[in-house]
Amino acid sequence: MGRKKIRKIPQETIRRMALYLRSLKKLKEQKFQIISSNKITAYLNVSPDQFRKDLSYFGPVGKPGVGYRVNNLIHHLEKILGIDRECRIILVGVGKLGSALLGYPGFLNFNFTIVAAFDSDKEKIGKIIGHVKIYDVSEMAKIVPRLGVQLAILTVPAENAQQVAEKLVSCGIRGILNFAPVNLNLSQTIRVLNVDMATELMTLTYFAKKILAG
Amino acid sequence: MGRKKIRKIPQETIRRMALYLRSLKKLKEQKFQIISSNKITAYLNVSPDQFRKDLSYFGPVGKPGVGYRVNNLIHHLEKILGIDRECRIILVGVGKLGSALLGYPGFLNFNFTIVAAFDSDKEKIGKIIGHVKIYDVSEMAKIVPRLGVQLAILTVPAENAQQVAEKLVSCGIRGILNFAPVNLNLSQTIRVLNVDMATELMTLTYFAKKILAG
DNA sequence: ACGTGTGAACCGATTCACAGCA
DNA sequence: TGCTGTGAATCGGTTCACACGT
Repeated sequence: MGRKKIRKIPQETIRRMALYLRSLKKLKEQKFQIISSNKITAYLNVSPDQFRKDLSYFGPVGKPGVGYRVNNLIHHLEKILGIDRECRIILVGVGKLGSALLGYPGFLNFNFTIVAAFDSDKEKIGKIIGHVKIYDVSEMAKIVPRLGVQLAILTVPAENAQQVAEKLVSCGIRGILNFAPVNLNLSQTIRVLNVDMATELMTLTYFAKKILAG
Repeated sequence: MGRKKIRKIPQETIRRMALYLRSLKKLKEQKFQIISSNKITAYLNVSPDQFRKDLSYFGPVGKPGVGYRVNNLIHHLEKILGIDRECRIILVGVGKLGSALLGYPGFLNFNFTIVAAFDSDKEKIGKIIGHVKIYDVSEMAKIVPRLGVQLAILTVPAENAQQVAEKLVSCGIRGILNFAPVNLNLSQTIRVLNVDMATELMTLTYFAKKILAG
């Protein structure tokens, strides 16, 4: 339980941890048992130094002169990230994107389960998409606290996003993966990660041009 | 044309530029004509200083004591980002997520148009989703160069992503928005932005926990 | 000798503070 | 006075270099 040293851990370190975990699971499938920082980062655009530094925030886990036991490291990372047991999430906004995500299989590999979806369209309520039942948004306050869910995926139209997000917070949600193209203004204690396709494309356009220009 | 000073511009600055642009378009709809760095950043989790610093990389554009002309600034940012004229993109992999993106309306606001989609499933080829026609991946080499496209959205299964990405590069694609949960290894001259839902959720889980723990 | 773990040095990004213009 | 633009100072993250365990 005791945190070794009180050091601030960069957000990028956490993001990379998730990346390492993804790679390790693949390496495990390929029957690797022991791996070095060099090997694991070879295809990751991350330096071995960076990898070891990232791990060092949470204390030693490898064997000097040997490397890391793959199973060990997977478990270690899962524990750090908090996904060593089932993580229940909800999704709000069952439009095209929301529906697609309800059927996304990649979540399961990492212990994530979407346990309920919400929408305001009466047509959709009661239906099941990808094993997930759709409820009326107005029932969120009743249902969400019961489910013991901490995270929500937000795929509602931009104009409703702020309002729905506030409602989610009042239901006890602590983290939001926001696909709506607006900046959510919520308490600092709520973590928001934004995924905005248009923004990403603009960034890409800039760099694609720049490389061309030299 | 002449770049004012040769300074390195942080990637985060570019990402924020896209954010500013999104906000400005909303402010324009609300009939704002002049705006200060304070006003525009009020709801963006960005400091006014940061905003002005970001802009400063590309030379003066506001009026001291007054602020920024909204129209002016929009045009300025569009030019910087390279989206002041139509940007044609393609999408590869018309699964659930790919289909959802083909119908995503948010792209048009920023001059992005998906001009073609590709898949290997014979069932899908020839169909039209959201005004976009689906072609056989094997025709990419023929079609893509003709279209004059620089960017691609990659929504194929993880196991095909690397191979398809390489093909895209050989067709002249310079930037890839990658939704497949793998790290693509391509020439350094190709820009890749990864969007991995599972990774994002893991990061969220960590921080949601951490806040709780204090 | 090999590979991890980590303090120290370095580098880049953010924040500060203020000069200058409307 | 109000607000921009920007060099200077600060802060934080990455890289380096090496001590230590195997």
